[in-house]
Amino acid sequence: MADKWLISIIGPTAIGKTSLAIKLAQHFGTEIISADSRQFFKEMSIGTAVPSKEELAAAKHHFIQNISIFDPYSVGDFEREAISLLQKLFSINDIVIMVGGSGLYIDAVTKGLDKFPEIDPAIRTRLNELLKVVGISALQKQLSDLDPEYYQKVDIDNPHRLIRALEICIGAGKPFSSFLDQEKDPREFKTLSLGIDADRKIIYDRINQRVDLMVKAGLLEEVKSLEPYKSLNALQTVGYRELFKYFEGDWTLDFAISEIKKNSRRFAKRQLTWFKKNEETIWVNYQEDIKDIVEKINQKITS
RNA sequence: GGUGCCUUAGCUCAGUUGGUAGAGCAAUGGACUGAAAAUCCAUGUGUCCCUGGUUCGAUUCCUGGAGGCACCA
Repeated sequence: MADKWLISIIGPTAIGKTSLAIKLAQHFGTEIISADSRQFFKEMSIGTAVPSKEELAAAKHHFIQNISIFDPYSVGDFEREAISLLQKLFSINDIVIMVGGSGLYIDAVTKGLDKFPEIDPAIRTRLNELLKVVGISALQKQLSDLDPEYYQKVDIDNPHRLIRALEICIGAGKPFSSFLDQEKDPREFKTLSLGIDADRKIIYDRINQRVDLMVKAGLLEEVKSLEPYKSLNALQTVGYRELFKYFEGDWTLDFAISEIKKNSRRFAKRQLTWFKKNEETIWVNYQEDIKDIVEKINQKITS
């Protein structure tokens, strides 16, 4: 039986991942798994640059606008669902394409996360309350008591990470670090990571242009319609938060748009930092010919 | 054409009683195990417009020039 390969297309936002993924899916006659933590939501489309109708028709996509902003959803859910889907896809294809800008979500599928118990969401709510009322030092103190090992390693000024570790400690009755670095479920496929890159200047120009296009395409109307739900996690998203500030009257429209551009640039920078960690990634230029890319892939999967 | 003011980091500007300089924003580097387009950490990048002069030493003072702004003609 031939090896099964999951080919991940990664890279900064607006670099052209969607388009390359479709070309490759067509070339290999296969389907696409999206690993984009914001394109899951059916209520969001313009601001998340979801693939167009034509693009969706050109290749079968999974995990695009498949859930609602009201659904609780985590990277763990994504890992389980994606792995289960991959089993089906690999029963009829030797190659599957995964594409997305969310590094953690890509790694969850390719490398696997450690297993954690389900935690009562009330614990997180309480910890957030504690943070608000007492301050971060309360979280730091609690974590140093409950999981001194992780406390040594963790970024102790980062409230999200303190709260995540604490909710596990409290909910599971065991230190967060005791769940880390366990044997992960083996993957029954090989992985190839294909990164798209360009000069920083080009990436930034593409981002700026794309934001202008989003505004022309009706981003304001989309965001306005979601304003009642602006506190939902799914809406803590570049392109939405800034326009909520505009609708609240805190910012002018021009300022909000320039903030969207800036925050997108910073996001792209963070994506690159994450993706550059993987030394196995094959990097290609954003303008590279599809034939050359296919050749690089074939070279890798037949060697 | 005349007079006055200005020219310092990518931008807006501060400053050096003469010892080659610093804020904000922008930017750059990094971390990341169920909030990840989230969250957090670190970092000053410079022909101080050009040219002569005075001086041990000029971004700073003086001469001349260039560009900008304002007012007067």
